Amino acid sequence: MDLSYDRKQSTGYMVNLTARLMVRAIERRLTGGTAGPMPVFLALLNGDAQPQKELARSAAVEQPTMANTLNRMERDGLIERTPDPADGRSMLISLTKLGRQQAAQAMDAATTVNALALAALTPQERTQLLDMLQRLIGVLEQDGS
Amino acid sequence: MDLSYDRKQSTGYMVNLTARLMVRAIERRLTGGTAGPMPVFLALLNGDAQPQKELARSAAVEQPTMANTLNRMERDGLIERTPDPADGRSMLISLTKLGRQQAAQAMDAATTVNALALAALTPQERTQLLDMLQRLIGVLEQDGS
DNA sequence: CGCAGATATATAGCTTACTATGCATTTCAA
DNA sequence: TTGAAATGCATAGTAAGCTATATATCTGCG
Repeated sequence: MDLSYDRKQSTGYMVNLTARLMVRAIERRLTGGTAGPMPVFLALLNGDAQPQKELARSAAVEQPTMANTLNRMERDGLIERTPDPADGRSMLISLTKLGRQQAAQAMDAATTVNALALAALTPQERTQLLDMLQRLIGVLEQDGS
Repeated sequence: MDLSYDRKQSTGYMVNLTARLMVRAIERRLTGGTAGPMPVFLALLNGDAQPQKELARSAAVEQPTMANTLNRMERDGLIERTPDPADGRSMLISLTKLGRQQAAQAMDAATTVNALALAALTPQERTQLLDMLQRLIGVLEQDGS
């Protein structure tokens, strides 16, 4: 009896493997960077400085996860933290010049990999896939709250 | 301009978020365990002892990742490592009694969460989703090799 | 005004993933 | 048969996710 059949029938296993492979495919296309900062890049590229809390919310990660990601990005010269004049508890995050350069490269890599992966699907299927994932996320978020 | 639209259109982001939510949903249903050992449970539940290499292959993780997972499982009394009589480099991995108990619980949790998530889809869509993920995995693995 | 509770961030500690590398054993070719 | 290459596992170090908890500031009520 071949158990590989069972794994391929498990949504959890398949979604997890797809996610890891996409991250690795993106990171292969980055020169020295990782995929972790990508949600931060996306949030800050077309706008003003944002507080950490908002970055965590838009990336859908917990606050300490975002704090650590921002620590690494600050260490690598990709972001700056400046105190929020309106709230002494809060720091406003903005991209440095180097950060904007890396962000552009990361967005290119993500676009390439998304296109690569989606080449395996018909245009109709691409829409369906996103729609189905949206619904899965909905019930899973409901379950968690 | 609302950037949340962009995130929801990104296959990478959506697949990644779905994967994290499924892991968390499973772990909420485990009493004191995590989801990391699940591929090992699946591989060892219905069969004989297997070498580490085979476990890494079936879980689709790198060898050091599996070695670390097995270290934690051994520490927690879930598996035993015995030398392979046929190959002095290799260790054969088998579940302990406690391991089989935890494996049963983990399989239950995974079944529950898979069913919960898939309740958001029609039966036809469930098949389509797995089929599409299979194809994404195919092109991504091709890209990586 | 002042204190209690809420809120924003930081830190500690764990898991699970990765790459790079080292060590021991096995295999194969000369 | 023996030495080089391949193979199986372990270890080191980093990233990115999580929970729990600490600290500092803000808000609002009495």
